[in-house]
Amino acid sequence: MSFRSHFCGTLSQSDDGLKVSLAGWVDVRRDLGGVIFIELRDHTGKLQLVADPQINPQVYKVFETLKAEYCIKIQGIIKNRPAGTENPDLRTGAVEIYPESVEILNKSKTLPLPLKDFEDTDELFRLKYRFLDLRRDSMQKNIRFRHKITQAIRDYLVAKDFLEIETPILTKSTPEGARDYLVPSRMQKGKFFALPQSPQLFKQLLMISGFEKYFQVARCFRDEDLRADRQPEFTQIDIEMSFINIEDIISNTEGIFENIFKVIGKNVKLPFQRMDYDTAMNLYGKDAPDLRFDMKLIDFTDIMETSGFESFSKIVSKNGIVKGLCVPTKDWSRKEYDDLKNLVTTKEYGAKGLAWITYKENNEIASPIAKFFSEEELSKIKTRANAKEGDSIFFVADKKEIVHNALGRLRLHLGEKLNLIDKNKDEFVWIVNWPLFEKDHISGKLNVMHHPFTSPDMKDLHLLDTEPVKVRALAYDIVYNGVELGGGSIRTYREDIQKKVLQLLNIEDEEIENRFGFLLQALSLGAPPHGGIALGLDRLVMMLAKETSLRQVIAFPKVQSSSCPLTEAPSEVDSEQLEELALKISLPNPS
RNA sequence: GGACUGGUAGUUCAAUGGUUAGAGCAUCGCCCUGUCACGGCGAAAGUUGCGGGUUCGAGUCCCGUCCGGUCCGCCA
Repeated sequence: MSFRSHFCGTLSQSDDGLKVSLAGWVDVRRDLGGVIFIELRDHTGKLQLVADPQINPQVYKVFETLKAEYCIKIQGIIKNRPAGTENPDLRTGAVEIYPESVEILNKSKTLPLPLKDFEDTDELFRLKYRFLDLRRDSMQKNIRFRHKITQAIRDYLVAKDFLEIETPILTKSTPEGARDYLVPSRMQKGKFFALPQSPQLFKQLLMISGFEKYFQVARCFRDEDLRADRQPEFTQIDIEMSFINIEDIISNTEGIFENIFKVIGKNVKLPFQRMDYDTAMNLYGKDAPDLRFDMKLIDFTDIMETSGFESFSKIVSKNGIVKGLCVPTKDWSRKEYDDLKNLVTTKEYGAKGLAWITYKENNEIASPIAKFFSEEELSKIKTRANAKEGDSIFFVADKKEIVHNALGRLRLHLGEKLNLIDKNKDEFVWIVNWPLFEKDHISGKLNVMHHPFTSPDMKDLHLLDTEPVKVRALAYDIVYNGVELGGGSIRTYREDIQKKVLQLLNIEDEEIENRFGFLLQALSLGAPPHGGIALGLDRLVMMLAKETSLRQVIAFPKVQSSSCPLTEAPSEVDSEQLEELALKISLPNPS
C-alpha cells in the first residue's frame, strides 16, 4: 500500500467524491472543541482535514493528539466544503476531507523556531535549524524557483547543442586574484590542491579539445570576506564556445535570459542595450549602472577650470575633475543637506566635501558657493545641469576615481531616498570596451581588470608595449538593475600574445612556465578562437526572487564568518588526520 | 584588518541607572461544532551572550571578549 495516491495542493472541487490517501506534515491544528481542523501540508501545498467525534471517533481521538509538524498519513474522500465555509485564500479552500483513517508516521517535539513567514526569526537560529527553516513557504518557494531558473538555462543550452561537462574540484590554483581554498594531499605530503575559483582554464582546454560548445552548473570557491551578495562557495553558469566572436556570446546569453523570463512568466526586451565602460563610469560612476532611473553625473570640470572658485579650479589644475548631480530637493530641510554632506564625506564615499546650489522660486539661489561664481558661470552651470526651480546641484571635486565613486554611490542613495527606482523594471545592459589593464594606484603595477586570458582588442595590439593602459579588452559584463550578473571575454588563443600579457603583469618567466605552461602549450597546438561567459546563478535567482541576501536562495548557506551554523563547519580535526597529512597547526599568538 | 549595528523567557520584542525584568507567538491545562494567523480563561517559562569595572544600586553606563547582521578594504 503506497503512502499516497494524490498530493494535497492539487485537489479541487472537480475531485469531489474521490477517495485519496495523502501523507505530509501537520501545518496547523485548530481545535474548536467539538471539531478539529488540521491543515495537511506536502510539497505541493495544503489541504484541510476535519475530524468530528460523531462521524469518526477513532480519527477524532488521534486528531486530539496531533501537534504541529507531526508527520501523518490519512485516507478519505474529497468533499466540497459546506456553502459559506470555503476559504478563498487557500488554493484547495473549496474542498476538505473527513479522514476515514489516520496514522502517525512520526511525532515532532515542540519546534525550536516558528515556521510561519509572518513571524520573524533570527537568521542565525534559522540557519542552525535550516532543515526546519526550509519548510517555510517562502524558502520552499525560493529553492523551487531556483531549480526552475537553473532548468530554464539548461533547457536552452542543451537545445542549442551545448554539452554539460564536469571539471575537477580538486585542482590547481587558477589565478583569479582571490584567495584559494586549499586541500592537503595525503599521497604527496606537503602539497595541496586548490578548489577552483572558476573552471576557467578547464573550459578553455575543452575548447582546444574540440567540444566547441560547453556549459556547466559549476561550483566555485573563493576564500574572501562575505557580503549579502557574496558567499565563499557559489554557483556559476559557466559557458564557453569556439569559433565565435563577441556577438555570438552576447546573443546566446540574451537567449538564455529570454528563456528564463519566459519560464517565470515575464517579458524581456531584446537585444539588451550596450554601454562602454568609460561611459558607464562617466555617467553613472559605476561599472554596473542601475538604469532603472536617470539622474546622470554631470561634468562641470571645464566650467570650474576657469572659475573664480579656487577650491574647484585648483583641483582641476591638478588633473582632478568636478562633477555633480541635479536633484529635486523641493522642501528639503537644512538637515537633509547636511546628512547628504556627512554621507559623502565618510570613508566609504571618500569625498572631501559636498557643495551645492539650490534653485528656489523667483530665480533665487541658495548656496554656500554661489558667491564665488560670475553671473555667466552660474548660468552656464544651470544650463549644463538643466536645473529647474526646486532642484539642487550637488558638486564633488577630486581625483576622477573619488568623484565617480562618491557620486555613483550618492546617485544610488538618492534613487532610494527619493523613490526614483521602479522596482518592477528590468534594466539589462552590457558593459563593453573594458580596459585590459588597470594600474594599481599604490604599487603602480599593471593588473588585469578581467582575468589574464582575456584577449586584447586586436586593433590595440600595437599599444601593448607602449601604452598598455589604453589597450581595450574583448570583455563584457552583463548588468541587471545595477548588479553585475556575469561577465566574460574572448580569450587569447595565440601563445605569443598570452605570454606577452603574462609578462606585462610582471610574472617571472619561470613562474609563467610553472603555473601556465600547460595552457601555453595547449595554445600552441591548434587552439581555436574561443570565448565565453559565466553567470552568477545565486545572484540571478536572488534578484529575480526580489530577495536582498543570497542566503534566501541557497539551501545551506554560510554566515559572514564563512561558517555553517548547522554543521558547525569548519571544525578542528583529529590529530591522526593531521599526522597523516603531515600537517602541524601553529596558531598565531593572541597579543 | 576597519566602521556601524544588534545580542533580554523556547521564539519575536519591550523595559529614564531605582519595587518582584514585561508583552505577543509557541508550550502546558481548562472551555468552545465551521475554523482557516480560530477564539476565551489560566499556568509555567529568565545565568539579560560571556568576563571585568563604575555605582548605595547595572538589562541600562564604561572596558574587554564572543557571536550575528550591513558596509569599507578584499573579491573575474
